[in-house]
Amino acid sequence: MANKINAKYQEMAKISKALAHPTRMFIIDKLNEKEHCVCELTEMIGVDISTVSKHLSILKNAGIISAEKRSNMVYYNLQCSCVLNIFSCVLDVIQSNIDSTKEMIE
Amino acid sequence: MANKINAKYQEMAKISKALAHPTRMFIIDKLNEKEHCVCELTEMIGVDISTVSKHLSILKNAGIISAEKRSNMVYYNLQCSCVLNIFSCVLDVIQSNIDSTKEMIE
DNA sequence: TGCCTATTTGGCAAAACTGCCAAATAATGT
DNA sequence: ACATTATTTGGCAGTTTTGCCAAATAGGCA
Repeated sequence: MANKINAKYQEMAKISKALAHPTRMFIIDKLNEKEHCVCELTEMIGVDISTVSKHLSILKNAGIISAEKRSNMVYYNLQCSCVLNIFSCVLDVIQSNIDSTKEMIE
Repeated sequence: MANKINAKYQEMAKISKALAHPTRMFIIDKLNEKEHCVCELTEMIGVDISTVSKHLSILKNAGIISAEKRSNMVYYNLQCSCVLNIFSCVLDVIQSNIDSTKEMIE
């Protein structure tokens, strides 16, 4: 075990890994507007409900979203608005990439 | 193909995926201080140089870092400081998770 | 040219991730 | 208790990621 990467980076990668899927990015974007149950998200996304449930559990596990059971439905919310900052920072990086590409062409 | 997730989320996930590894998070943190060649990073990380090279190519491919060849070494730099914002946002999420856990215990 | 150092690439096996189906669990209403 | 609806869990096959080794590539220097 020669690897010297410490717990800090492990933890950071865990958060990033939780975001590293288009469906999960979509879910975060939707939960930003308002809470949603698994059913609603499944309808929007168009994959099997079990798949959506698993994506939600990954996000919950990373501490990014929280679940609240009401009646027989489970409503999900962003746990902390700070995730949205990551969201917009990622968009900044994408914009910066577009700018770099433009520069190269010109 | 019932999946309705669009290109925007694909692109965002791509960036996040590039960050989703402890070694790559470490590399970004180091490149923030100053540029480094593959050799130096390999020394710091403690894995095979080919592994480090592949991590670097993943980050480069995502437009997060840039490479400059000087003599027979390749020096890597952050392509855009905006990645650092993601970095600190991720740390915020971690801190928020810690706070939530604390609250739960009390 | 030949040698040395730095880096990248190809290939492979092990591990992790993804998405489906089926089954289990939970709450509600009959 | 039974049926219905919402959600989670287990399992499985297909795909992707990871990290090592070995080989290829590239630059500097004798």
